[in-house]
Amino acid sequence: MPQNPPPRRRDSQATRAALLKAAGELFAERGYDRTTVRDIAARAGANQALLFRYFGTKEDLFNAVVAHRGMDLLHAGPAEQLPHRILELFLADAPEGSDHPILAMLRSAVVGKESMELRKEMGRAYVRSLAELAEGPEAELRAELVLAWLVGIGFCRSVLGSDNLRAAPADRVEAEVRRGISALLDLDAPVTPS
Amino acid sequence: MPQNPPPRRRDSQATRAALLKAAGELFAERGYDRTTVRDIAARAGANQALLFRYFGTKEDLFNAVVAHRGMDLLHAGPAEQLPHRILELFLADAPEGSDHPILAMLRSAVVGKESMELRKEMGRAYVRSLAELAEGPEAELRAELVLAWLVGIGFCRSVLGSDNLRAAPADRVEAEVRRGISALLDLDAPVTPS
DNA sequence: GTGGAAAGTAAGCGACTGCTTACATCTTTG
DNA sequence: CAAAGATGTAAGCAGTCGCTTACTTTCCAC
Repeated sequence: MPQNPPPRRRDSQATRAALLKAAGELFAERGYDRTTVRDIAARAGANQALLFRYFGTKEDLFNAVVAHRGMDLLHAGPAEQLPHRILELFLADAPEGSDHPILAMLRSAVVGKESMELRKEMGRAYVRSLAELAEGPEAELRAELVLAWLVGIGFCRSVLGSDNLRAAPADRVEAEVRRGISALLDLDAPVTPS
Repeated sequence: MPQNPPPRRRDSQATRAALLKAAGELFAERGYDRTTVRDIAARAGANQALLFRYFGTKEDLFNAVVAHRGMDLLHAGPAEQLPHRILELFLADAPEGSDHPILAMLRSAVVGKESMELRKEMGRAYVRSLAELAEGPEAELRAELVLAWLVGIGFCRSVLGSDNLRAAPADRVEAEVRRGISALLDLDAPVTPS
């Protein structure tokens, strides 16, 4: 079996990863505009110039962050649990997953053409997955409304700091949301709580 | 009847209003961080320094914009039509109302303590109004979920640029949303479309 | 008219931004 | 070992930002 090479003192892959991680955290905490390349490099323990050598541009780095982990949640389980996974991310008290690119996107209105396309692509992927749960000719529209709801919950809680959403237990919120989603997706299913 | 005073050449009130209007438009279009005090002054046809003389700080100006017109929608009609009014604002194709501070807030994650408090205050007012439509002990939580939904729709459509939400006719979207809201608010009312 | 406050202006300060350059140091390979 | 590429670093450039200052112009009460 191929022996692992001795640990490199200089490890471009490791610094690349560190930059990617630091960028993900900071973008999610502060949004794109309020995050500085100097901050990212400092948190990653790397030199500023390397950020540009490896990623080209601040916006390219943002796109790399989004592309790298943006589809995590989508493919982390079956489609019917996707709303649950999204809510779990948004309603978590602990900072686990607080660096998720979805949160970064909620806080960042990046304007570049490429970022815009990447963002729309991600949205389409999520909608396509959610649409599997819906029936009828307007399945995609309904799926998009579900996604909008989840996004709105994340935005109100994380960015606006809504009190009720922070105080209520996560499963209580989820039960309510499930009622609404059922009413939206299953056209004639009975609306039963929990 | 009191004759209007002859049009003043130098009108501090008028320039104040012009600055407020230009700021509202630009904040709503680009968000807080991507809006420059130079841009605001230019669009208002006023000098930069006046902005600081009249409003003190860029963030103070933002707060003034929000406080000035933030409660418009809330008090523009009865509470039971509030969801309709919000959706009307978010789903409008024309740029009418595109300078509304609600849109500005969706695009701006202003960090200052005062802005945060103002934003939360507005959120509470809207939730209080929506909670009148709900029943049961969890009325406020449900109201907040309704608000989150509307906010999410505005965010996905205006900031993320979701395709389905842009393509679908406004009344179609509204009918779907009304179904979900009914399921959320009226605990045992039958779920009837439109 | 005239003095003085109000309204408007031009210029620039200092700090910060994204990004580049020129250079030092390590690691691998022939 | 030596050349060469990969990796890391320090310094700074050019532009922009929010905000201030020193000044001129207009307006109104007397």
